[in-house]
Amino acid sequence: MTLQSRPEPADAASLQLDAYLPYRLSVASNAVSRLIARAYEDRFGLTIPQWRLICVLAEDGPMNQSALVSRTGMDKVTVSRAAQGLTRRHLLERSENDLDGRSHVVALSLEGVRLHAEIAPLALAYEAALISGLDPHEVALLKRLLLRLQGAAGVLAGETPSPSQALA
Amino acid sequence: MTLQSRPEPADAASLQLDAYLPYRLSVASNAVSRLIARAYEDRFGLTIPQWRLICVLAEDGPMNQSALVSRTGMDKVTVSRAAQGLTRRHLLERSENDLDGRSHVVALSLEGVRLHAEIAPLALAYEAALISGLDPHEVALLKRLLLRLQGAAGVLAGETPSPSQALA
DNA sequence: GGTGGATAGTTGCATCTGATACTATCTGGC
DNA sequence: GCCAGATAGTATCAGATGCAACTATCCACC
Repeated sequence: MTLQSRPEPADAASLQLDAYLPYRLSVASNAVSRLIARAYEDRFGLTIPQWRLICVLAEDGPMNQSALVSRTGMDKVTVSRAAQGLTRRHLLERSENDLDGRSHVVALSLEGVRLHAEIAPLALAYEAALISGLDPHEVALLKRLLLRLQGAAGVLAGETPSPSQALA
Repeated sequence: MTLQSRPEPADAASLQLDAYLPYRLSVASNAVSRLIARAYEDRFGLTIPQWRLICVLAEDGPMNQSALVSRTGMDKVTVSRAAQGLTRRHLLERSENDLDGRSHVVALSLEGVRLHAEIAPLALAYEAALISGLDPHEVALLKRLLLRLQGAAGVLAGETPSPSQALA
């Protein structure tokens, strides 16, 4: 029980970590990310950012790094390092010469395409295993809610230094 | 599963990063965590692990570090460092003498209790801002689904090296 | 046609994180 | 009692991360 004889204030009492959404979100995400990251790392030597680049390039075709940044939401440093690692392994090809001398167009190499085709079913299998037993309806709602949360966090971080305005 | 059966695999085509649950989960969690972490860091000089320890100790009263580990799911190293930092700031008190000489009982100091009471409303305000506009029903479902995902990830990580068994 | 400011990308640095190894202590079987 | 193994916690090291500073290039405007 509590050390202090005095009970907690009502405000504090209504905060229960287990029911606190940011906590639940972080713990669930860490568990899933750790699982996925280990799978990609162990089997293919890929980091999560590297795998994301492969996915986006396989989906949308070649683009430069800043496009990858806005597409994935990752930091430009993260994208840069992931692209370097993939280029070193010849999974990416970078055409340096361009109509813009600053940017390089990044594209999957043939080997990169092959790797993506090999990993994609595994990725889908992991997702299927994670949501097995869930109503597809619920999964769709989950994804929608996650998008909402992400948007709300962005608004709160970018526009209001404190949540008081959003609460008003 | 069909790995290389087709040159242009339908499997790979059906993997869209934006609709991939682990991706959505990670992006949403990172956005929310960054928001919350910055708030605690800027205003109170607390890290997320430190804040979690404060919450748990305020909720459940004194305990030793291994209890904090199992309660929060964080690494024991993370807990150790968070406790050290909080002890240095006199927000925690550690009674070294115990019936078990290895463990120290960790408890919130009075100042720690005060800080918790001060931060808790802010934490709740952030949560309220994040879920504003959402049906409470949906929020409850979201938390339940997050728990399910966390559990499924734990099972997949701890018991099955590949998701194939869970798919069977 | 040169100059200021914006943009693409890299590097450096400081921090966080987690795995491993280590010390200290406890527990159970002999 | 004593030793093997388990447990609590800390220290050490490697890797990931993100911010800030930097270089190089492009664009707009005078």
